Amino acid sequence: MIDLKLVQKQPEVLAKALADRHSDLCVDQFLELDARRRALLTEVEELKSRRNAASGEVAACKREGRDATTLLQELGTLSERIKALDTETVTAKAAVEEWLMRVPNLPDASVPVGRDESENVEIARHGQPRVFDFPVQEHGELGTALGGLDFVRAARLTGSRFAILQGWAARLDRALVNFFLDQHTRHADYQEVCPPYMVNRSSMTGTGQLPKFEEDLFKLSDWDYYLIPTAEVPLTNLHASEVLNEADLPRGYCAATPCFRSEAGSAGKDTRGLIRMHQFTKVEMVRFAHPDDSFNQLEIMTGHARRLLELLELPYRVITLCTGDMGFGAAKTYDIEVWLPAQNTYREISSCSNCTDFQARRADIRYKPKGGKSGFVHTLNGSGLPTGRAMAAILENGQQKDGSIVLPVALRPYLGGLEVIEPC
RNA sequence: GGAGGGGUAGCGAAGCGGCCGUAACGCGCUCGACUCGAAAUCGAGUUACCGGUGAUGAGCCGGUACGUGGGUUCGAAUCCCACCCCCUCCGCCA
Repeated sequence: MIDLKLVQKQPEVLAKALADRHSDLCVDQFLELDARRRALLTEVEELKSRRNAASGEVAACKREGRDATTLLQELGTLSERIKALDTETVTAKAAVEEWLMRVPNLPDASVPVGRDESENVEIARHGQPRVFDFPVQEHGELGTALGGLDFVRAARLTGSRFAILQGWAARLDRALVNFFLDQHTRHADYQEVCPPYMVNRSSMTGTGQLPKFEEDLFKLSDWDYYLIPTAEVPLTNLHASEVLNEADLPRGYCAATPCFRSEAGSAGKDTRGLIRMHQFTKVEMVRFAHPDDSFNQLEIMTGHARRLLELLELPYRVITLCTGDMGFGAAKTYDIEVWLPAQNTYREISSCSNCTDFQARRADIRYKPKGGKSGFVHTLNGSGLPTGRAMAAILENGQQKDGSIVLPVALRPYLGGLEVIEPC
């Protein structure tokens, strides 16, 4: 949620941000809603002030044994008017809140303004895409031929956009999880967490999935619980309604969890392979930062994700998402894209965002400086990394003419020293 | 699922219809005194949010908040109802 004060005091700033994001929300319309809310509040508060004063008098009368009949009659009417006005005020407040909940975060000044993904800006590149002297195969074919992936049975078992990993693939998935978590906990400052994979409505609202993006989620039918689309949700909500000590910032958490996404609206996209699944495993990084430090922390966290790709010997590039392509809660996002030879292009494998105080305000996550006034922390999240897309990249980039896969050196200790995945 | 206990400021905890929400008491935190300095001790201060005013500051005025939502009442932390969460015991269970 953005700051109501900011909308009131500098509506033009929000209007510009909304225009940059190509949102159709109307600021002027909102200001009218808010003006109405404030007018009602002023009116009802004045009445309440009178009621409080008169109630005090009633108490005094009772104490001194005086008659309070006239006062009580007057108070009766007053209370009825207050009750009616209160109802209106609640409605007006709800309208304001509902609108605010649908407003995306303000893009940071450093974010390029643009319409869609075509206007994202590449800022770094690492590694050279390998030159192949044989026709490259895509990872789905490779993995299936090597006996590790089974999309046919998965479709029968459940449906489309599911995969079965077996044998070396199941083990590789587990190896990637362990490798990523070890890096984050041993070579960075993240604390490992195993959170619930279902969360309640309030948590989903806290991180911004609700109320706007309900159709992207899987919801349980008899419970008001949702399957998490990313560990960002439980990790960020870890400190919901809490006040952290300023000295505890920055603080990082990581978790490997399954992620569940309905992929509504992406019918026909990435229908082959592991790129777009209803269920996938991802290691997520979340950081809580001091507002003055959060953009620095974004660079640090993006570095953590990049390092994983470097250790896996995978070529990648980093892009800054433009205003039109950025997610709802982000003020700034770096996408890391890994080279996929079969698609002859870079594909997103990690998204690292600074959500500034947007989620913190929704989830009520504050920090308190020693002796100072508390404020909202800044929250950051980044993938580090999803195992499915990582596996896809490893298979495609490591493929040999005979269909075998040479594994990255850093991963071999996690696979009992295995160097090459051979055809069965 | 059954029985009981509980949810009050950063934390612990008292209050159980108006004199108790700038919320007793304790801890913590801030400032001061004592001290060469520190500890100990002593003193003072320290809830959040919303509205009005003001400069998006300070201050002042007002309102709201005792798990959440309703109800009773002129008035609710306090009484009633529903729900959520935590603890203890019983049942069931990987």
